[in-house]
Amino acid sequence: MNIHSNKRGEPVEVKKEKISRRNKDIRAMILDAALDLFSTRGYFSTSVHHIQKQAGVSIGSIYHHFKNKEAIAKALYDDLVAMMGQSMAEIMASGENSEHRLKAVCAHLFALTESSPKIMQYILYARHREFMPDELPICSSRPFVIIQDMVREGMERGELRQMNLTVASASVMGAAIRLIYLSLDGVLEKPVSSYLDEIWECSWKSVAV
Amino acid sequence: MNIHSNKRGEPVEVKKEKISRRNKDIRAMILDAALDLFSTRGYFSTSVHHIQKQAGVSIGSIYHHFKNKEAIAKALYDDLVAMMGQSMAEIMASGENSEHRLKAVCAHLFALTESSPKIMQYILYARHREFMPDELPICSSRPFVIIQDMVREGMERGELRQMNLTVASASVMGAAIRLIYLSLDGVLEKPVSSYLDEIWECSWKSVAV
DNA sequence: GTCTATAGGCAGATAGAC
DNA sequence: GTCTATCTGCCTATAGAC
Repeated sequence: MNIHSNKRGEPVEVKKEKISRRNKDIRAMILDAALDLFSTRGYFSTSVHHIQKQAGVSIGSIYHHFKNKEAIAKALYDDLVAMMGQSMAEIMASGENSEHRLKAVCAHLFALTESSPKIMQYILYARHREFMPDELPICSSRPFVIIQDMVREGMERGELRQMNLTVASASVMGAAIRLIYLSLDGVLEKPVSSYLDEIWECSWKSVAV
Repeated sequence: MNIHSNKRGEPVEVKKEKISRRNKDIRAMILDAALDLFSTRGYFSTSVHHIQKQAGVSIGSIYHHFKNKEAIAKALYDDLVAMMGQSMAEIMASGENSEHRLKAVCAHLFALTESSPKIMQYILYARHREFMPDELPICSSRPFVIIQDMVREGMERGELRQMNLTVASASVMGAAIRLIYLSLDGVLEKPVSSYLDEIWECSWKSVAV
């Protein structure tokens, strides 16, 4: 799976296209290596030389595509949050009732935890604010805002109890997020998805009318 | 508040006592400075020189009391986890019913978040595994194990529904922990304690019989 | 035990050839 | 656009005076 894309998506002439493809490849290779290293070793224990070596490109190339090390982390973060926001938006648009959509969110997050633990690790665990000081907290990012919208709509429709919106969101998602952390820490006996029905029964009881 | 103590607590003769007190002071001053800097700037953005300057001691003194920078972080972590374990043990020993004790745990964590956000920040957010590679995940530490014991006991007594122990623990604590993260991220309108009753109502519904 | 001064190493970033 | 070689600075840790 390659989640990274070039900034420019418009069609280009043949000669340029080859260059553009090469750009795209290199950018993606750098970001793939960065994701792997940042999520396993951590941002600060990963040097640009490590990324260079694992991606199979030169230092010069890296600094041609990214202003500095921090910009690599930021681009990676933006890509992953955008991807997650896209998934949330699709679930939001499905038109199902609140319980169905919110459970689908949990199911999606669990599936992502299993298929791409490094992505989950990076988004949840990387302490972005330590090396991306200007970044808003993750809870202000698009995917989390969409989840809150689902909760709000559910309350308006009378599917969730009337209560503080933040409390309701924390309550309906907190347990699932906690299980994801436990899964990433390697302390769950079984794959996290196998707990979906049981944890969702609890989560839904906590906010249902 | 001074949470740090010397390794040796036994009585000593007068001359040695003065030296020991001095030791204790310096060790505590180093750890206090480290907590402040690690939780605000982060471990990797904090140099030993920063700690030295803020603690008002010399580099030599720091390396006399601690083997290296990592050992400072480890000592700090151990102190804080031990303190938290002590609080949990006291709640566990109170002899109240499960709901009362588990709510007391949430109340205590909320209060600590408000009175000492840096402690909470450090324990929850510091990505210990990036700079303390041999450390067990936080969920295997004493305070979390005690919480799980409360949940287990509650199930045995029939106060909680029968279910997987990990799921129940995640469910009963997940929402509160989520709120603590939100509070530390500065996105809550009011102090986190003010949400205690509302969030606990949700959490308890999620696991109660 | 505490201090200052400094060694030694490595990381981030740049210069400039091709 | 990509590469190699290198610079510069900071950081951890130590040496050695007092």
